Parts: sequence; C-alpha cells; structure tokens
Amino acid sequence: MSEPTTRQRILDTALDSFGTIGVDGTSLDALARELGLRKQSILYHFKSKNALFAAVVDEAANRFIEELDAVVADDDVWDQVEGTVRLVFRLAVQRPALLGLLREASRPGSTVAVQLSGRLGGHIDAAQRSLELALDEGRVAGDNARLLLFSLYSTIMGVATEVEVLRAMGVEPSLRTLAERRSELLRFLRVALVPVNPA
Amino acid sequence: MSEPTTRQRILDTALDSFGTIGVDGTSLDALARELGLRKQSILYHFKSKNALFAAVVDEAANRFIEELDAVVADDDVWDQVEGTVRLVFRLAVQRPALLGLLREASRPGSTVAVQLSGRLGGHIDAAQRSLELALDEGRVAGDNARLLLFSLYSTIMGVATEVEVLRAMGVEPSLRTLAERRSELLRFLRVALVPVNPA
DNA sequence: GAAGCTCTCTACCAATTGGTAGAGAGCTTT
DNA sequence: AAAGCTCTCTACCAATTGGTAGAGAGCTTC
Repeated sequence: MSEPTTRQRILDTALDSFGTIGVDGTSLDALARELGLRKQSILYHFKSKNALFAAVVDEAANRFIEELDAVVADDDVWDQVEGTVRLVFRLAVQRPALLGLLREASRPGSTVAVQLSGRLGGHIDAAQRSLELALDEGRVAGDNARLLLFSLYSTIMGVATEVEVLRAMGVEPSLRTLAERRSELLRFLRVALVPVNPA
Repeated sequence: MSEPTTRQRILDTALDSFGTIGVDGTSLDALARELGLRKQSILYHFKSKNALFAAVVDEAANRFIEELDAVVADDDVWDQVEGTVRLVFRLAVQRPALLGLLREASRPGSTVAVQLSGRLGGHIDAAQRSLELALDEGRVAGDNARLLLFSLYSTIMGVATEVEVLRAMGVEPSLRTLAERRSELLRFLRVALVPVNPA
C-alpha cells in the first residue's frame, strides 16, 4: 500500500467531513486546508463541489455494498441478518463518517439520492429474493419481503447511527455500550424474524 | 384561531424549511422572502439563526412529546407501541418536515442535540418504566428495557422517514404505500414484542 | 401631545461561499 | 531541447452569508 493519490486523499477527507458535519457544513476551503492544499486543486480533480459529493457517495456506496453483498451470499437468512448487523456495527466503530454519509445522502431531496438508489438496486434485489424464499418456506415470519427488508434496514441503521437519541436516553456512546446495543439488536431481530420452533 | 403572530409564523415556516432542506441549507434571507419580510425582522424576534433553530426544535419537541406522552399514558405496552406508530405515521403525512427536523436536530454533533435530550428525558423515563414492568411480568420479550426502547424508536422513526431508501427499493412513497409500510411495521413489532401465547 | 414601546424597515458590513482564468513547476515524450 | 501533459499554485470574482446600526411608523400610556 504505497502513498495514496491526491484524488484519493481528497475523497477520504471529504467523506469524513461530509459524513460528520454535512455537505453544506463543509466548505471547499476548509477541506483544502485540512489536506494542505488550495481549493483550486480540489476543483481540478472534481469539477464542482457537488461532483465531489457524488464521487464520495459513489465510492462509499460501492465499498459498503460490496461488503454487504458478501454477507448476503450466505444461504441462511438469519446469518445474512447477523452478518449485516456485524458489518454495520464494525463500520460504526471504524468509520462512523461512512454511516453518517449514507444518512446524509439518503436525506429526502438529496441531490445524490437517485444515484444512491441506482447503486443499491442490485444488492436489494438479491437480498429480497433470498428473503422471499425463506418466507415461502416458513423459515422467517412475515408476508411482504420488500417491506420486511425495509423494516430490517431501518432498524439496523437507526440503532447504529442514532447516537444522539441514545445519549438522550442517558446512555453515553462507548465501545461497551455499542456492543450491548448490538447484542440487544440481534436479540430483537431474532425474535422478530425467526418463528418459534418447538424443540 | 385568529391570525398567528409574526413570531409564530416565523417558527412555522422555519420548521418547514429546516426540516426539509436543513438548517445549513436555509438562509435567513430566503426564509424572510418566504414570509414576506426582511431578514432583520426575523433577527428582531430571534437574536440569531441558531437561536431560531433552538426555538424551532424546542417547540417541535414540545408538541411531539406532548402527543407521545398521551400515547404512553395507556396501560398496555402494545397499545403504547401501536399508538406511537400511528402518531409518527400521522405526522409523516401531515407534517413530514417535523420528522425531518427531529432527524436534523438529532444529527451527531448538532448544536441543539443536548437541548433535545433534555426535552426527551422525562418522556423516555415514563416509557421505560412502563416497559420494564411489562418485561418483569413477561408480557413483553426482552431483557434490557432501555435498549429495547431504543430499538423500537429507531425502527419506527426509520421506517417513517427513510423514504429515499424506500425509493431505492422501488417503492414510490405515496399514501397507499405508507399505509402498507405502517401495517408491515406493526406486524413486525408485534412479533418482536408480544411473546407467543398459546390460545 | 409627548414620551415610550413594539415592530419592521433601509442601509451597511466583513467574511465566506463556490467557481474561473491562467501562470508556472515538474514530468515524459518526441 | 522543445512540446505537451499533469498538477498545484496565485489572483480574482460576483454572490451570498449572518449580523449590526439605527431610522421611522404605529401603537398605547401618561
């Protein structure tokens, strides 16, 4: 792993900033300062701020979906869910800004939302097919695979990212409480998904 | 209901704008234009943009929590959950910007997050006590009331607000799909919460 | 009717915004 | 060594930002 290109450094730094303080909250000047550059160098690599945002979202979505796909490759639906939870929580620790960016990009009316949609499409279809099969065979409780998938996604992303609400509940975010949150989430999802199976 | 005061009109319009295009995306000039005023009139009623944001959040949180409290007053935990879902979905139809504002205000690092925390505190405590009781009596599945509450909140708010993700899944948001989303969410939560009770 | 209060206005302002134009440094290719 | 490419720079720019100062209009209170 040699030194990253300037273009890549810009993408990385922009992801952190966009995902933390938002796109509107990030000025090209501030971004350039952080990189030890002038903003005109950023504009050389990306023709506008919005193009940079789009590129950041594109890269982040690619990386995210790639890992997500690996998880969905698993046969068992519960393993898929558990793998997704572990993946998202790993990101919450290692790269919280990435989740923040997805949240930012999926804001209603976002300029890049459509683009994000396109990227997600394939992954969602795969996950849905697998879930549909499990529903048909009675291995999972529910009736509408697509909407169930949506509920699952909302729950996982919410539990992983809504740290301020958690703080409002008197739980200070930390590695330990994060692990607790994850295991409670897994328990919650297991009960919601896996039908009772008398031993 | 006579004509609202200018102050109230500012709060209402600001809520819509903040909750839709964000605080950073809203300029005082644009806000004033929408109101048929000059921005200096806004700054007469609120000493700064951030003070306005704080006031908007405060009012919105008050209204939201007031309704939430009425729901939690119910004895049965499931009725509380169902009531909350219905409340949030009613808001998603009647005042989507209010949910957007809560999302904005609960952004990690938000200036008003602390304030929101304070407002939510009392409501959360009440909900938690009620949930704890139900857990003890085995009327609800789970072991950590606080974290379970957090999972519930994340799920409900996510399903109600993540419209762009829904669109990515090929479901165009509309009144009909919203109702479908709600009933799927209720089914999902019922399975997750209510222990199997052989008839 | 003068004093004072409430409210909105005009007139500014310094700082910051995203973006353009183009010079020049350091390469590689011819 | 000249030509061309890649990249970062300085120098600007018009527009917009949140915010200040203070005038004046329309009330009510004395």
